[in-house]
Amino acid sequence: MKGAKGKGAARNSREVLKLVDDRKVGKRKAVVKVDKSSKRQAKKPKSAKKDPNKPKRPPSAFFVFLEGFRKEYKKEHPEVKAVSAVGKAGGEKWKSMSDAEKAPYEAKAKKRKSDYEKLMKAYNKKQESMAEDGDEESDRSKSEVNDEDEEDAEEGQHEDDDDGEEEEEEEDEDEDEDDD
DNA sequence: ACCTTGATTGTTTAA
DNA sequence: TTAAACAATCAAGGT
Repeated sequence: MKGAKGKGAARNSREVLKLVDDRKVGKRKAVVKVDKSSKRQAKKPKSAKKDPNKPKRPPSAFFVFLEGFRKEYKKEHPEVKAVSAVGKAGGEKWKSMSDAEKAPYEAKAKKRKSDYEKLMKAYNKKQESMAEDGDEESDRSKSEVNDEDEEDAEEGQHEDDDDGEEEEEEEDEDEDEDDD
């Protein structure tokens, strides 16, 4: 995936614009390192360590859809073992689906993201504890560190929006479609 | 590596 | 310095 950038990297600027318009863009870190590069192109140093404890990225709506689609596709095409075939077929169908159809998957993806953020919070906490401080105070009684903290998915999801239903279905096709 | 889209992050540029 | 535009990475699935 890191090596294949020239394929999916070409995104329409208009698409991004719409995304930016919908989401809040100014919530990132915006480090701005100003490299002496001529144009825009400066990959990160890639010094990320492989931490098995670090939670993976949450699946997007499309991936959530794929999870079920793969199973179905496999059932329909048990002889096809190439993942690429399922990817193509899934992508095609995904494009064919309407926003209303994607809605449940997006809702699921949203929940997944919430869990991911929670896991990351715990993960960061652990990392913080792991960090050894050369300068330590005399207080050491709180050096207790939980090993399995990330897996601790307690009940207590925050349902701010109307969605978040796992067992309840909801027919909501009130979205305004914008065809061009 | 293949193959898909989405989401997020990172970098560069304009004001 | 900040917002905006763009670029790149990465998530799963089986061989």
